[in-house]
Amino acid sequence: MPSNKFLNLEDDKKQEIIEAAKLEFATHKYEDASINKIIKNIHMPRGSFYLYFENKQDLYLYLLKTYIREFKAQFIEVLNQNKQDLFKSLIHFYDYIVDNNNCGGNLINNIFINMNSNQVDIAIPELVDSEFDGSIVKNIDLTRYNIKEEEIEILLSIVIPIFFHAVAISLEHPLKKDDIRVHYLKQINIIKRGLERKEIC
Amino acid sequence: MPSNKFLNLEDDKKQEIIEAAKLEFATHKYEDASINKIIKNIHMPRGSFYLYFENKQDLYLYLLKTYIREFKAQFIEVLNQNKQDLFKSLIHFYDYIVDNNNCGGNLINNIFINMNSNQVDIAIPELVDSEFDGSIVKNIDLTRYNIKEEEIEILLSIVIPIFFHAVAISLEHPLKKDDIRVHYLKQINIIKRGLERKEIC
DNA sequence: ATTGACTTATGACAACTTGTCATATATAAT
DNA sequence: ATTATATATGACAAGTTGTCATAAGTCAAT
Repeated sequence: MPSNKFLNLEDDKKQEIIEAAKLEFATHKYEDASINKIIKNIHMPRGSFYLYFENKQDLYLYLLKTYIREFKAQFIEVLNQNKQDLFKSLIHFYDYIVDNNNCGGNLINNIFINMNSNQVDIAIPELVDSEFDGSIVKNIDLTRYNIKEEEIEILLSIVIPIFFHAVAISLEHPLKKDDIRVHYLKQINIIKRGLERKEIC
Repeated sequence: MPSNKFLNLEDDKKQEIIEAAKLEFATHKYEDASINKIIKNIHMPRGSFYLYFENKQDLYLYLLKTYIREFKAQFIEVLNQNKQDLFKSLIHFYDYIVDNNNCGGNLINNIFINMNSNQVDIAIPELVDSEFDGSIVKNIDLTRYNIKEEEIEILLSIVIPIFFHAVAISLEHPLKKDDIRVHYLKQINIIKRGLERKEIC
């Protein structure tokens, strides 16, 4: 977590740091992103960086959380455009994200590609549990599907990583875009449909 | 991919390198693992390393693939112990892996925790497509569930990352082991059951 | 206004890291 | 034996990170 010394900074200064960090993480994958380059770009003294953040991971997770909050707001909007139908929204939102980020070297691309188990575990609760800026759960019409309210968090923990992964590899391999989309639709459909044998009436 | 110069090495030498690499990756997360330490441990000249591998990622993916092959063999065994029932096997295999790797600092732990979208995309085909050493698909009884043969690859691309993730965070947070298991069982159950409303007969 | 206690800022530094490349050595082929 | 080819080596340049002694502010109390 960034220190209060960072959070209490003037907004201008804070924003400058965030923008420099975004740029570095947008143009390099996590491993190759360099604190050095960030601080040199904006002539921030080395010591100041470590006064504000513990290390690269700390800075990265701060950006990740910020990004996930924006992302959540967008998804809630899509849910409402689709009459709170989760599965329909998952497909529309996928198309929206992929179509609007088809240029290389953007933050969202790297965020999804870098995302490992730990980061998924940070992103999902930020998306699902937090009611700050609205709740995804409350914007899903539960009556459409055979699902209890207490199961919705489980369902989201299944479909969100699938969504992240599909977006990530679609942005990473634009040439395979169409195949990846088909695969994603099939995944969503299997989850919707389920696999247990139904009795024939 | 490791060069032929590596692959053609005497088995002893090769094994020494692999063991040193395993140790480093088992005790450090990917980012912090150091080629330097690996080569110093076994007195391998720096130049030799770069003769054999392109970089750290190249070495890591080689270990990952090797590991995934072992893992696949084990899973096929579990499938056969459970009458080729995929969902039953997913739970039994989860328990087997978690119970047998409860000590900190092992390779499997870090492999699953480090795994990002790119690595998932390397691991899944290695597990699902390759028929080397047996095929997972052919060891699943498709008649048990309402699934067509061409869908099984999609289904595996859903459940395997869920499995990986559950194992990863269970090994990372042993204290939350029980909760994570419950969550995993619920995820598997939702996928099995599906969400579409069934007509009442 | 001066003192002193405390907080925040700074950049030189040590201790690492990686990938390269000129040079040395081994192996095979004529 | 000589040449050609493949493999091995380690010093090096160029980069990285986190720390810490020192400097510079802030601000209440005398």
